[in-house]
Amino acid sequence: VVSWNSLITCYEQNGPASEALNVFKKMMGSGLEHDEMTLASVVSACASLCAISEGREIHAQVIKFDCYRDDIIICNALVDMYAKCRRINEARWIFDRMTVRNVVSETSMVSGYARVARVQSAKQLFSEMMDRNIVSWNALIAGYTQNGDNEEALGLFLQLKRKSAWPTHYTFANLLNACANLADLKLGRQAHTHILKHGFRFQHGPESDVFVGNSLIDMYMKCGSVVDARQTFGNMVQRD
RNA sequence: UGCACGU
Repeated sequence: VVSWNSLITCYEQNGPASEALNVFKKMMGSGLEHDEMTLASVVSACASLCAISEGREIHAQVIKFDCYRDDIIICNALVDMYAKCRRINEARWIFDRMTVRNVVSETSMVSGYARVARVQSAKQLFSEMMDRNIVSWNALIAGYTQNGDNEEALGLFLQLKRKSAWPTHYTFANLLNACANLADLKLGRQAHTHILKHGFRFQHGPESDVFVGNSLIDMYMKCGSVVDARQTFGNMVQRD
């Protein structure tokens, strides 16, 4: 079971996620029992594929084996799946009925609300959260930029800094995205300087620099500065 | 061996 689970998780995280579902079907065909780790990964695969009907089948299994009903990770995965498939009301239904919730459940709901343009609901949920980590902040900031509230997104970033939550490359990509949408070159340059000051704090491997670099290029292009974009491109250690 | 955020 551990080998199957590892394989499913690997496909779910590195793609193609559809292969995670295929492996799961094979696993079931081989007469093995799934455990809570299998289901959490498979539900997460359904979420990235928006495979709502497959997801519902797994949901039915979870209800059938009711030992999984109180597994917070499985419930979180289900909430996230419905939220990603824009079934925010179904996500909320599970969320409301969970015996224990944590920052992951709440963050899934925040980004789910943002996805269907219910920014107010996202904001309210965020403000009621018991604890917020950097991922929750990132989710709400992304929600604002996705819905065109770029000033709000920038404001949140400033708040985040005051709260001394440490930004990640997701945070910076969102920040640059807001600058790009505003097409404000001066602001974008400020953001760039700010990011360079934090540069040495990246702890997520060399990958993160590619993400931030791409966002910088995108931002400069949208702000109309090909020169800055080219220079950033030239300075990047890695490109994709 | 399992869940949440950006281009």
